Formats: sequence, structure tokens, C-alpha cells
Amino acid sequence: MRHWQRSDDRPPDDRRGYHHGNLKEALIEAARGFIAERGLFGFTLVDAAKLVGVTPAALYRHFRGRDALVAEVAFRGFTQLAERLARALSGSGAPLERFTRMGEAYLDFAEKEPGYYAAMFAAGAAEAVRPARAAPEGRTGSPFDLLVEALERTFPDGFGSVDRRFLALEVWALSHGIATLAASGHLPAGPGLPAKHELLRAGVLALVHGAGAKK
Amino acid sequence: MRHWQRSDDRPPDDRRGYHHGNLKEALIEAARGFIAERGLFGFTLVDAAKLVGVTPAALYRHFRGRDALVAEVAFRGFTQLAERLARALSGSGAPLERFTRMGEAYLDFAEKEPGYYAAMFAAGAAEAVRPARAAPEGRTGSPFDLLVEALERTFPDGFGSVDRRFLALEVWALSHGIATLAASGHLPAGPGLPAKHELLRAGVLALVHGAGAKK
DNA sequence: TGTACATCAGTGAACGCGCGTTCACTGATGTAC
DNA sequence: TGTACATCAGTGAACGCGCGTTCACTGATGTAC
Repeated sequence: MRHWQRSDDRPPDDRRGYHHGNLKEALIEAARGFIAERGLFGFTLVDAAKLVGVTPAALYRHFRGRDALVAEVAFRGFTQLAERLARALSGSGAPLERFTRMGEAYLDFAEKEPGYYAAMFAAGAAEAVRPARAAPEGRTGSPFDLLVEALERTFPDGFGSVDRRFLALEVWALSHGIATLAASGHLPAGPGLPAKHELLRAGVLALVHGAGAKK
Repeated sequence: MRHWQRSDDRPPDDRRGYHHGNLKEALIEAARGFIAERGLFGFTLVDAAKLVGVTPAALYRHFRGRDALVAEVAFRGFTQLAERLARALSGSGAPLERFTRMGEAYLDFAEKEPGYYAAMFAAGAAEAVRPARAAPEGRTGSPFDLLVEALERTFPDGFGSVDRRFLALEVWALSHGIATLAASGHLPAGPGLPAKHELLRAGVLALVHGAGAKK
């Protein structure tokens, strides 16, 4: 995974003198890491700059300010998530199986990339951060659109009178709920209680079946 | 709705001289309001004290500090939510109907009391804030326990081989997902797309049915 | 290939600000006599 | 009923801190000749 682009093969932190060479990417990575560690509001420009080995003022060559950096992290998060969901969906196996794996990919992303996930779904930041920027034609890059598309491919016959978008919202809300309850430490766990993946898989099956899909 | 307790009927802000008379309650209310307006991290002790008409230092007579005040808000939120859910469940109508109304009460609470809800489910604050304090005997006051109980009363016959706690987690996660997506502005809305309540109702029915309840 | 120069990424010092918290104090309140 | 007193809720001034942001600058880089 190389996020930095350089003609030679030196890592982002290996500065050769005055110019950093890859400061923008390095700052985004630092922000992602700090948000993951300390939460969206525990993250600080000063810390990010220090980690990257640069004066805080240098950040303003690449971002308009703190909010812009966070928005960029969120935007990349949406892009990353979209890639991973698409990859899971286009794997092998029966359609329903691939759809279920897509759900697991969602939970994995939220768990393994809490920096991205927190930036993406920060309360109140929706307008600044919503992945509308990615929209090529009509699509927004939102998990919602990806789900609608995935349902279309997985269940081409549809769900009788039930709108696919309705079902997509159900599945997304369930996934997001499981992910955020787990992240905030409120999801009860223990012997006899299901793991996140099991929870989502069973829920998705019930929702899809309840919507009247011919499996 | 009177949160302040006094022998006469004067509101919390009507101070009569040196002593406030109801500072603790007033500060909690102020915190709840500011968190609702500006988010958990936009809230400030100085602002809360100013609103209430008191020096910031006065706060320390009643709370150990900022975190303790926020934790108190969260704790009251769990209590409030538990009351409302219990009230919805013990209304009139068929069991399943009452159970569904409980879900609507949950969504309403999250929407109308964003200050409480944000404090309750703040990322990372789970340990400090989890409603375990309320535990009389074994129960924690968590929505999870209330849901398990509600399912027990609503479907006394159970769900075949499916653990009630499993289903409770599904329903809670779906509710929380809908509530938080809506609160962060990410829930798609528009003509042809379902309102939150409709979404939850249909989802709960599918989950309960999928778990094998004899309706 | 070597030199002059324009570009602009990053420096370093400084800023104003508002935050949470502390401390010795003051004066309103309610109780004991 | 009136007075002395103990209590303790709230005061006000101050603190150290770290934040995001600004500004004139410097020097590394790559290009034109």
C-alpha cells in the first residue's frame, strides 16, 4: 500500500532536507492515525505536524485549515470504503453469499479504520464531508448508492412491491448501528452473544427474506 | 416538566441573591442544551456557567470537572430513555404493536434529545458513561436489557432456537443505526424514500418474523 | 555541462484566544440557644 | 422572637496551556539559457 508518489522508493518520513516531498499525503495519514487513536476532537494540527516532522504552518500550503484536512480524510474514507465494498461484492460465490461478504467488509472497515470512519460520520459534519464530491454522474459514492447497486446485481428479480432503496437503507442502518455500537463500546459481548459478523449476516438474511426475495 | 426541586414555584434561573438554589440541575440542563446545539465537544464549561448566571468556578461545588458533568448528562439520558421506552411498551394495543411503538419512542428520543443521545453514545466514553451505575440487581438500564425484557413480555413463546438476546441486539443496532445516520445527516431522504419510523417498523417486523416468532 | 534565476514548500516566531481548573475569599442561609 | 455562629455555595481573579492561524522570511529545487 503506497499512498505517496515518488520516482524513487523512499518512505514519506525520510525527508531529504528542506522540502518534505510528500507532505500532503503524510499529513492525511497522520490525521487518520490520530483520529483513530484519540477521536475526531482529540486530533490536533500541531501533533500531526510534529509527527510528520514539519512546522504547523507548513500545513497551510496544502489545506485551508483544520476542517479541510479532516474533510479530506473523510473523503478518502468514502473512497476507500467504496473500493473495499466493490471488491467484496465482485468476488466468487453465490450472489447472496457475495452480498453478505460485502456486509462483513463494511464492519471490518469500520473496525480497522476508525480514523476514516469517525471522520466520515462525524455528527454535524455531514454537509462538509458527504461524499458528493465523488459524484461522476448521479452517484454519490455513498454506501447507500453502493448498496442499491449491489442489491440490483444480487437480486435482479427485485423484491416484489418493496423498493430496493428501502431495503438498502435497512441494511445500511443495521450495519452502521452494529459498527458504531461496537466502536463506542456499547455492544454487549460475551459467551452466548453473537459476534458482529454473525449479527449482521443473520439480520441481512432476515431483512432480505422479509422483503420477499426469492432466494 | 420540573427538574428543579424547591418549596416554592420559582424557575431555576430566577436567582435571589448570592445562592443559586438549584445550580446542579441548572448546569446539567445547560450542558444538555449546548451539547444538542454544538455537539459534545462544542460544549464548554464557561458557556454553561454563563448561561446559568454563575462563575465557572461554581461548577466545581457540584462536579469534579467537565467529564463528570458530561457523564451525569449521559446517565440521566439513559434513565430518561428507559422511562420513555417502558411507557411506550406498557401502553394499550396488541403486544407487537406496543413493541413497535417502543421502537418509535427510541427514534423520537434520539431526535428530540440529541444532547442526551450524543452524551450517551460518545465514542470512547463508554466506560465512564455506560449506565451500569443504575444497576439495581443485574440490570444495567441499557437499552439492550430493556429490549430483552420487552421481547420477553411481547413474545412469551420465544423464537424457537433463536436467543432473545440475539434478536434484541439486532433491533437495537437497527434503531441506533437509523438514529445516528439521521442525526449525522447521512440518511438519504426524499420522495419515495421511507421516513425513519417506517424504516424501523418494517425492519423490526422482518427481524422478528425472520427469527421465527408466531405472530 | 554550467550558471542565473524564478518558484514556492517549509520555517520560526509570534499572535490572540478561550479553555479547564485553582485558590483564598465572602456573604447568604439555617440552626442552636 | 432575637442574636451568634457555623456552614458552605458561589465569587473573582488568576493561572498555565495548547490550540489554530498569520506573516515575512529562506533556501532547496528544477528550468532556461
